Amino acid sequence: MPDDEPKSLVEIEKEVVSLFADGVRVAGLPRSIGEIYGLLFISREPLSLDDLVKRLGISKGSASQGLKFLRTLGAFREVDGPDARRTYFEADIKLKKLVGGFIREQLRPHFDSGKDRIKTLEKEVMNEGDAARRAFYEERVKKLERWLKQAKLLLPLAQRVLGE
Amino acid sequence: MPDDEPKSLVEIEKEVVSLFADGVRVAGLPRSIGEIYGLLFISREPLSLDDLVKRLGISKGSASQGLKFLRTLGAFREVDGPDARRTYFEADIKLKKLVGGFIREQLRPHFDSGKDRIKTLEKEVMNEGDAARRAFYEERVKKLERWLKQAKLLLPLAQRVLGE
DNA sequence: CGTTGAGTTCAAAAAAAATTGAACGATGGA
DNA sequence: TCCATCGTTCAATTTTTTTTGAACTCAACG
Repeated sequence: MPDDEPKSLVEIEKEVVSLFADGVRVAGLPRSIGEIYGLLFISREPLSLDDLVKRLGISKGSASQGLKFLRTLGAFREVDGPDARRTYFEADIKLKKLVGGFIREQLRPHFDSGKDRIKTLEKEVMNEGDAARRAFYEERVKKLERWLKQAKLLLPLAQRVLGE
Repeated sequence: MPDDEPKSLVEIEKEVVSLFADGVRVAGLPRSIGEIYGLLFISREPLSLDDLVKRLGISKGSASQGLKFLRTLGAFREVDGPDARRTYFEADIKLKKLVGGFIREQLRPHFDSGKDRIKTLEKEVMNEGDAARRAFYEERVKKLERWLKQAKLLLPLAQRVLGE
């Protein structure tokens, strides 16, 4: 059985995988997710789950979970490959798409819950007996609302700037 | 000794502290940092390190380290307070400043190291013998460079949008 | 000077997050 | 229908991150 499926990464692959592994940490994502995307990014041929496991030296569970997450972002396509039985993955390399997915799946939910919590806060503030203190709270809550609004404004802008 | 320094947080304070604690997690920062900034944000009076320890129920070490980090961002001012012996902290509530600090201290360094690593990658690619493969690598590395450039472009833009 | 106490540091402990791997469901081929 | 195996799930484990607390430095004050 000739070994036409390389097991270990070549130097360039290693560097790209490690670059992405570190890169995704900025976004608070686990290393393995960066590794998986990184290897897909630098691979000419689509890879199967098993390829990822063997070449990155991670467990099947990790690979499966990592792909599950990357799937929600729309970070890859599923394509046909040598073995009809397996699913093969090919990186989607449009930054706009990645960022869009990240915003939609990670940032928006946080923002939405933030909005609710500020709403709750507003009601709570009305119960403050001391007028001066209430005024102070009101001002701060207003500030929070403004912050959230500005942050939300930034999202579509980010998508535009990062869109090729 | 009358207890004119409240020990525990009132409801509104609790909610704001918890909101910030969760909020900073999006940026990959530890909970305690959000708690500290949150309490400063919602406090009319400046607070000492000891106030933070008592009212948030965290250790002196945590409070000191959290302040150390927030200081690099420029997230608060040091002001005089009741006890001449202590340092008192007052939140700086300009989003522009916070975001600016975060970009400068957290994002920029990552970007800079990223740039270096891509440079290394470029050199590495030149050693690839197979022409077709080299062409593929070159294209991908180009893509990485473009991504980094676009991301960098976004930073000053973010500062402007978030600036009041 | 010596004492007091504010604030920092850092090794150890605790908590949180990520990874593993075995068990499982599902699907296609024989 | 049964088998083989792909891919998922999740409890247990490992790793990483965060927090703690005791030892320390330093500055102010008597």
